[in-house]
Amino acid sequence: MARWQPDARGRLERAAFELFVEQGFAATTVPQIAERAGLSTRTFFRHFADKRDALFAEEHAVPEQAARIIAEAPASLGPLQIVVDGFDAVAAAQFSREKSYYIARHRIIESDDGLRERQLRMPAALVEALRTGFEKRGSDPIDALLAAHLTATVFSVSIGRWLGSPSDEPLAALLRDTFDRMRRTASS
Amino acid sequence: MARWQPDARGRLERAAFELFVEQGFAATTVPQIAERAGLSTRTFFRHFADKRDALFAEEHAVPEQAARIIAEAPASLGPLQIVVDGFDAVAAAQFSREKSYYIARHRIIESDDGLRERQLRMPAALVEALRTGFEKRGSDPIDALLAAHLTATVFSVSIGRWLGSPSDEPLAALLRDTFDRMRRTASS
DNA sequence: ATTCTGATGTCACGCAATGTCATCACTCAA
DNA sequence: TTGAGTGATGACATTGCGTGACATCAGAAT
Repeated sequence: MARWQPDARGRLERAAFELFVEQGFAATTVPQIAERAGLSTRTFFRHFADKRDALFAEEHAVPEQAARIIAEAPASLGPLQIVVDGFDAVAAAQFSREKSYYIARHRIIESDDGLRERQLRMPAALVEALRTGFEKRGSDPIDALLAAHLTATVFSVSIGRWLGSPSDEPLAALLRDTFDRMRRTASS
Repeated sequence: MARWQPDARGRLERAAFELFVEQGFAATTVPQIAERAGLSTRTFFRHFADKRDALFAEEHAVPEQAARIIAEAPASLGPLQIVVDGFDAVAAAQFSREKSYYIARHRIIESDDGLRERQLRMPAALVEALRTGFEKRGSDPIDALLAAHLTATVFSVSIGRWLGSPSDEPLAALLRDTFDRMRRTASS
């Protein structure tokens, strides 16, 4: 028999999410999270840099997948052509839970300034991953950075539309539509 | 005679900047900043929400000026036409100090994760200000949001180019050049 | 002269976050 | 079989952030 219950990190994540829903983010203390997960406060900080991080445990996957898609794309494609084709895969892989989960999570984030700020790190990391990927394919550095920003914009705006839309329009469709509108806006 | 020395907030800003340069951000404590400014620790937190904020005291001016420019623009212009015309004014008003100051500040920010994250709030606030301004002029909400993102992208990329360029190319020229390249990238 | 206002100081406190050392199960090699 | 090594956790102490509550005092308002 194992000395410790398995999946300490997952237990901390779930305990944190539950408590944030029940009491709000600000009113929840790290000792409370650790206690619900059956672990010590110190152990929480071994898995997460700070209290907010428990809500952002999965975000690293988005830039990682983006980098993979770019690296594996045919050399003939330009930056924006790659990402359009990759949207479906990202939408499927990164938003596989029930939509209600992402809505609840979004509500928590919007309730706290620190969380809103923390949320900005994912798009920034995505830009950096995309920029690096495009540069490795030979893009001019500034063009690579701009293409990365445009892509991250489409991504962020689409997620916002998806979370805000009462209908259950699939994220992949919103990504394509937002991409088209971005292009039209840029050339207007 | 005044009871207190004037410009408490400015003294705190300058003391913080000096200490960040001398010792680094992480090694500087709020009591140290307050002591150098001749004020109490409590007073520091009356002027700034946290230690990082002392480095971002002026950032609110960018979104504010952007909102003003949009509100005062001729009704005949589209979102992106407005901002291109406004770049010069923003560059002149918001980056009026010696370039070495912005470089030193940039070096401090890059040295700390918390500051890097904090820095993301300005572009986010700029997007929000632009989006609101465009919407008030009758733009479709999503088009307004996209135009706001594109504008903020041009702004962020241009500042990055300006800070990183050894030559002293004027920021306004970089803004225009980045804007043109963004358009070309979007339609590629 | 009295009241009001606004900025500051003083004190106390909870909590975040980190360093350090101990603990204990599990692994693997001798 | 045993003993050293490994890795995750617990226990404890500490520092500094950030806030609430109340007092203080100059100048403005009336």
